[in-house]
Amino acid sequence: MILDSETKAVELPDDHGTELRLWLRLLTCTTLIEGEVRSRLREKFDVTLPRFDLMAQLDKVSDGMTLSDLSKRMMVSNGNVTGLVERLVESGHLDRRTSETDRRVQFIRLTKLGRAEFRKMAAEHEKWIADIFGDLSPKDIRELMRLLAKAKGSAQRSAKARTA
Amino acid sequence: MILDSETKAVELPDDHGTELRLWLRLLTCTTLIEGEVRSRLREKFDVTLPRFDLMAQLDKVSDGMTLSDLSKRMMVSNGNVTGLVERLVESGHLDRRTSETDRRVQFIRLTKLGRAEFRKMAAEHEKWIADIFGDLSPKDIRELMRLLAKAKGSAQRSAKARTA
DNA sequence: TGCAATTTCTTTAAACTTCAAGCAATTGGC
DNA sequence: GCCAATTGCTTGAAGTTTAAAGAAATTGCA
Repeated sequence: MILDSETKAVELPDDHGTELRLWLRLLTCTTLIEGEVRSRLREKFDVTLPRFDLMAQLDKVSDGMTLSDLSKRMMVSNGNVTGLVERLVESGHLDRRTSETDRRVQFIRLTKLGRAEFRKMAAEHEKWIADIFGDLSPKDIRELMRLLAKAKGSAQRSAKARTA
Repeated sequence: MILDSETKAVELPDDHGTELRLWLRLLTCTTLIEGEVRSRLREKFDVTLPRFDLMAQLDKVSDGMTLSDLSKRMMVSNGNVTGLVERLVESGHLDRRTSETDRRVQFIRLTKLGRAEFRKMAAEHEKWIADIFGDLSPKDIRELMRLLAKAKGSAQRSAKARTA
């Protein structure tokens, strides 16, 4: 243990252990929950998590969304979305329509079937999440929301600085 | 807005919106950081995140680990680890040795090369993480650690209840 | 207008991932 | 000892994911 002149514990100048442990805990937590949600979606609805996530994005809007929008919101690559959408159109959950003003653009929508199935899944999903976080008090949740917002901002700042 | 008899805002009995928003924020945060780490690992070391994660597990021990151990610690499937290890043995980063007491078991170790390369990457990685969380105060970090531990416990409780 | 830059999307290859099935080896109860 | 159950790992199929390259369309600027 290193002590400063007033006999208080201090960190080594380059010790970033606490941040690393925080990151590992964040990752563990997310992986755990994600795995749980993935299992339940497969088990109860025979749907994969990526498909559910994509439909969740589309359910937020009534008039459709482009592939690029989806890609940005889901934080996955463009090509990834292309394949996912293709399979969901194939299964009758989505609907694609080429823009009339820009022929590169495709507007993607949930079909009636897609929206109905998604709503059913989403209702269950919300209950699962509530149960998964069931031990947290409202205050815990507020605090976590606040701190995660701060962490997100910090990460964005760092990412931006690297790319710049 | 719904008010109770003492004119205090209350939630609908089945409104789990706050938990859902918390989950989405947690996921966004993790995805963002994971993507950033992935990019940097590829850019600076031309290594993938799963390979780095696997080596990180092995670096913690001196005498090797079985595939099952790796699978549990990384929270990924058994088959997944089989493939990852195969490629890392191929590239000379890992070393496999069959157990003498149980011929099903393989002990996996970092080779000298593997450990050296990992240590170099890990040092950089730790700095990246410190920068990514750079806007958080020590108190923020402590609080996040605490709340995430609580969330993890809650998720484990929920997962266990489902499987039971 | 002309055309370089940008944007949108698709395609490809390689890697990663899960799940389920299967094989080989060990264990535990009888 | 016998053998059913379990454990450790691999395999195969389907799907997800990224990165990189490319095709098609639009935009913006000289």
